[in-house]
Amino acid sequence: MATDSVARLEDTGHRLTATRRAVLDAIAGSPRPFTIEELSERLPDIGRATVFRTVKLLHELDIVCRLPLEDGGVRYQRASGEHHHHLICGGCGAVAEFSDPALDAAIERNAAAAGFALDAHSAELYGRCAACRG
Amino acid sequence: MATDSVARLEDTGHRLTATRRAVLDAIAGSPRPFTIEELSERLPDIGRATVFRTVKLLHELDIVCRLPLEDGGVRYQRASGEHHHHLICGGCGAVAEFSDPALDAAIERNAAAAGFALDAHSAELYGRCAACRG
DNA sequence: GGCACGATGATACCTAGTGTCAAATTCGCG
DNA sequence: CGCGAATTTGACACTAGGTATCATCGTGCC
Repeated sequence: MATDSVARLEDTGHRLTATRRAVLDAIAGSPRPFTIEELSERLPDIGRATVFRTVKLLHELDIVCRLPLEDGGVRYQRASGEHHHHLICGGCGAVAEFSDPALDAAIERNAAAAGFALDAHSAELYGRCAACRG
Repeated sequence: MATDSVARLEDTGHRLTATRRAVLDAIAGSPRPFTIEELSERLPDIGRATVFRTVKLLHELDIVCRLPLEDGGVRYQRASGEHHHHLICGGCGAVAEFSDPALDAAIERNAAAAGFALDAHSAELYGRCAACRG
């Protein structure tokens, strides 16, 4: 599990410690997007600060992605690796990913029109998934 | 200044207090997006909790809008009222607004394709404004 | 195996924001 | 105008989420 994550850690000059392995396993075993607090509870032998540091590192390496929620909170999820956007269900918390060249093109176009050199963008959609619409 | 904001406050059953007027004036006098902390410093006679409460209220009334920054921080800005998205300059902090039916259409289309009923969405673009690209 | 350096845990701290509650203000009404 | 109910305020304590410090520990390399 997560052999590519392990490789990415090593390739970027980071050490593969038992702690990081445990965090990766816990993330791999997360069926739903998780908060740091939840992850930390599942890893009682690992310090809270380390869990924060590790997830931050994994985020920098694109191994996890950050989900900004509608209420200002944040959850994390294993990253698929590809550039994508999120559809977040306010009912069950499920997250669907999608990518759409037309959407990215619209974003690029608007940045160019305003004279901006684009570094990054985020687009999050909030709603109710098919199962949660009664 | 901000007569429409005053009207919106009153129309929604909120009281127009000296404190709220002072906060509105401080916001109107902000040339750049501001943090609550900055606003609070400019209003030393107003309690910090009140500044938070007031900005939250103004946000609910669409008098100010929230700018999620790339680093996770948040700033606020007078709202233009229209639905729009933001271009945020990482150099000088300037914010440009734009709206684009094509972008919104792409968002709707993707939500529909995934079976989501859309409640809200956010799209923030991060980059460098024309002046900051040297 | 031994060493240098990165990683860890404990802890203290920080920033952004909220809950509480008594005191002060506003606004509608007479 | 003046009064009273209801809203708002400020001070304060507190929370959640996250970071800095630093001595100790574990990895990876030779």
